[in-house]
Amino acid sequence: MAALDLLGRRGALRIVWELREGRVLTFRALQAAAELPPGTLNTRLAELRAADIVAADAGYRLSPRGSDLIAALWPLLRWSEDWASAMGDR
Amino acid sequence: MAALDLLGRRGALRIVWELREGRVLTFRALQAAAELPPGTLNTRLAELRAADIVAADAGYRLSPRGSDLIAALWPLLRWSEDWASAMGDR
DNA sequence: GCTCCGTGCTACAAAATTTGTAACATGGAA
DNA sequence: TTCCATGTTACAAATTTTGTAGCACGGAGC
Repeated sequence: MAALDLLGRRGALRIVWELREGRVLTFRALQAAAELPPGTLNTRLAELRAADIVAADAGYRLSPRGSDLIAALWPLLRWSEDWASAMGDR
Repeated sequence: MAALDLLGRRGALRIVWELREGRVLTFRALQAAAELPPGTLNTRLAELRAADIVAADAGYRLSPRGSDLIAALWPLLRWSEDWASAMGDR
């Protein structure tokens, strides 16, 4: 489960999420969107780039493999919406 | 994305994974399976129980909502297998 | 009764990670 | 050359995690 280990690090899923649907963000825009300090963002981006999930090319964007990841995340995101509304009801 | 924040904490996804398919594990068995020290496991279990993902009932098991989560995780797990074999090829 | 296990869980100091803020260096535009 | 936005690094403080040890409880067997 090496991939889950990587994605379980602080901010990793959030970064991928912010780059969904072909979005291209600068380092600073990504920092603001993902609410991460630059040190953590930089560490995480290095890991995600080494894992071929994120590509740096005139800003940061998802690699093809990263796009596959987003697709695989949709059910989880839908679950988390259900979870949020269920938790809100209490 | 409060749910993703919770699931992004160290060991959280791993704990859910170890409880897949109706498995019921003791605290110590879960500790060994998820490879977590007791302090971290305890913190994480408290969070997962508060989130109604894990239930403590003669051992630890997934709640119904936790089972939904596992179902939503399958595409991600399949992606991570693909990722692992692709990464191994380099 | 008492002892022996296995249980969930806590204590605590050391190690690792994250945070927040500041700044650096580079490159393009004005 | 001045300005501005970029990616990135520095560094100390705060937080989290780790590893190990042990506690308190409950049941089984004697």
